[in-house]
Amino acid sequence: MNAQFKKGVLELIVLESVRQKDMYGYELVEEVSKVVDVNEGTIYPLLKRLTNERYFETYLRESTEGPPRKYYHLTVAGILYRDQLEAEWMEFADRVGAFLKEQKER
Amino acid sequence: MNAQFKKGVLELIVLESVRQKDMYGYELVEEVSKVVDVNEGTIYPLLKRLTNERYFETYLRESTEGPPRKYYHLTVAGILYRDQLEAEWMEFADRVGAFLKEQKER
DNA sequence: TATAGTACTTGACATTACCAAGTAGTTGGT
DNA sequence: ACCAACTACTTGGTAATGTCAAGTACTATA
Repeated sequence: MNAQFKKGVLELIVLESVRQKDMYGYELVEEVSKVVDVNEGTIYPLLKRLTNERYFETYLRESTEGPPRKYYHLTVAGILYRDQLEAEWMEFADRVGAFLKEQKER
Repeated sequence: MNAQFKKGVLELIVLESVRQKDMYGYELVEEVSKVVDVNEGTIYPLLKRLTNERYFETYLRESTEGPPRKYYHLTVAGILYRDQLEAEWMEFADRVGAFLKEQKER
């Protein structure tokens, strides 16, 4: 898969995943991987960035299956940002799709 | 518009534009701008890169409206690459779209 | 106690888009 | 003849984000 396509979109996928329910990093890697290939070294820095930007709050919970998990919870600002990002993505994808379709019809 | 979304997609838009007919850089900037915001400093280096990779061949033609224009023509390799890139984009956009839709239905 | 699976972190790197500035040819008005 | 505006291309520095690789550490299980 073209690695460049992911730029910016991973952020939306992560935000949308966490919107459904609080998740921890490792879980997110697996969840996001169902949609697009991604590895830990991409997700963890992204989570840190989104947390620094106050779109996520975090808390720790112990696990019976390994070390404690850091859970991410979407803030109000995060919800707004997610909504905006989704709208932008939709518009962008639509525009590109329409362009490709239009060219094809020539 | 989220600048990150464009990564990789501009390449597809440029390839697809030139597939229709040979075009010169300045013309492409205007053509691509109809689909997504973009400026010269993005398009010209992209054209150079795609030419280095043998997806484009170039030739010069004089213009009555300014300096000579460097036209870009898609090579056979360019056509194949374009086809592949389009397929990858379609798949990617579909996957993301399906994910967002699925989440929404929960 | 060794191994596998879970969980997170970090640093060096690659790619690609943006911004700004510069060079240069052509046309049209004064 | 000169200047402004438009056409056309180039380049250098920067920003943003994803990849790779390696490392740390906890838990369960054979």
